[in-house]
Amino acid sequence: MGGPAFSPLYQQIKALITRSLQTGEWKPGEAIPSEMELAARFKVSQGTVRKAIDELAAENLVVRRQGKGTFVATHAEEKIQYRFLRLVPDDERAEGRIERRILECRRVRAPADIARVLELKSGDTAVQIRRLLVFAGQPVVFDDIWLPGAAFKGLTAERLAEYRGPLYGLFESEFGVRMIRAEEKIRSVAADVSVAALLDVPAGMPLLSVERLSFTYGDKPVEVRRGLYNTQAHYYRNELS
Amino acid sequence: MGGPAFSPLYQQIKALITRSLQTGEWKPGEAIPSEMELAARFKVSQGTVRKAIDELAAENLVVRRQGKGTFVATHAEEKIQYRFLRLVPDDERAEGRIERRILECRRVRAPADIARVLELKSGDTAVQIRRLLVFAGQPVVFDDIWLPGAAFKGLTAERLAEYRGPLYGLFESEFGVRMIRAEEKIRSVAADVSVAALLDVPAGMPLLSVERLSFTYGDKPVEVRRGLYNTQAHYYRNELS
DNA sequence: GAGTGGTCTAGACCACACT
DNA sequence: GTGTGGTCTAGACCACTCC
Repeated sequence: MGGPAFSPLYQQIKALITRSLQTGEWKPGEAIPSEMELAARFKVSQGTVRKAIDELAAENLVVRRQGKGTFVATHAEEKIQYRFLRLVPDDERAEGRIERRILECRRVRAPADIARVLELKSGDTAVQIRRLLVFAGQPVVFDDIWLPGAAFKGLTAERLAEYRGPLYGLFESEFGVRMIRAEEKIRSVAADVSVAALLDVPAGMPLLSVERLSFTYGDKPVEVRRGLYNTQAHYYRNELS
Repeated sequence: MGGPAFSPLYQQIKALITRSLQTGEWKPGEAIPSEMELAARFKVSQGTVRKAIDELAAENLVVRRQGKGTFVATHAEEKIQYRFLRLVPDDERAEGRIERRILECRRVRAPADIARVLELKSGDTAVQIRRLLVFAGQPVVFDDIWLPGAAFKGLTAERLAEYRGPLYGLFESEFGVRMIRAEEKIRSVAADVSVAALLDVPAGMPLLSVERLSFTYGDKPVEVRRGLYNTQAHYYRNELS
């Protein structure tokens, strides 16, 4: 091993694997080396590698598939699409496809509050995206999204409109930014006139305000997303344990 | 082992330990036998017991403490109080104690919708509790709580008023009902006149509606809780991963 | 020092997927 | 069959808590 070390071996291995994920040695969707190979590379037993990977799997950084291998998690997979979207239709049969409508995509000086949480220097540029999520023809979510401009050069409304699937899939494949985890602050607010028009509801209608801060490797914040959800026919689902 | 078995050994061990938790062989807050003892009892290796306990710890059914033992999780502990309450003050310094005000506690025929989700027979009695949670003098949460009457005989407003600490602590110590996990459906709604008065807000104010269904061992539903949260100075916090 | 959970190893065998 | 992850074992040693 050789590195300085005051933590359990498997935690060091986990950190090494995480680093390889971060640097892109293995790309999203690809298989990482087998447990035996990694054990040989790091000169530890297979059991130690296994425990490291167990934790990475628990954190959704990798996905194990028996008989096939261990794969780098991705937001682009059909099955786990919209991993972070907790909105569920009341009528569960009405699953339906989600349509995305880009309203705006522009590069601007980051406002102070955005700059602070994204850890930008004052004057740095940010990308602002406004969009609607439309379920079965009804606009249900209005999102106001902020990204650091430096990491998302070349992101335009056209690119967004072309892309099929969740934004996080695009961020991952086109900009190499993988969203790992997020924190949400949820409140109840009244729709103002402009949002009411976009969501096709009366002004003053109670909406769910979902302010999300998303992080990539190393707990680096890379997205602020302010969502307003119409919860007349959908609800935000949460599990407590 | 001897028992019928088509699942991994450690899953069977986990089920056996869960059963002992359920029957009350070890009470909340107490230590369960050491890994070595359990391994001897079940005639498996310590590693297998360890893996079973690992999962129980991940599900918050037990808590491991190095050098001391493994303990049955409890809602009554000071440190983890209000484990299921996700409401956080905007001003993090204003942590403060939470005051509970019982408004009502009565036994009634379970309404059809409650009976259905609690899996009661039509005509079975239910306990209904209405209460406020007061943060720093301000009422912030109104809860309308429903419990199956059979499991909560002797639950009165007086007992509730006397008890210090979270309801789930009382349910656990007085009625032997441990809440293991819960599902919440969250929406944004307008305050009606009566709730507005209780929460000291104008009628029509947007409130967070949190409908919780709580489960005990064996995924048995044992509580419906309809909460209305004033999110002017607090927010509902969630972690996505 | 004795007892507990936590780490690490090495080896055996099982379940599953591809070919 | 070969290779992958998944299970199970047995034993050694470490870290922490309490006496």
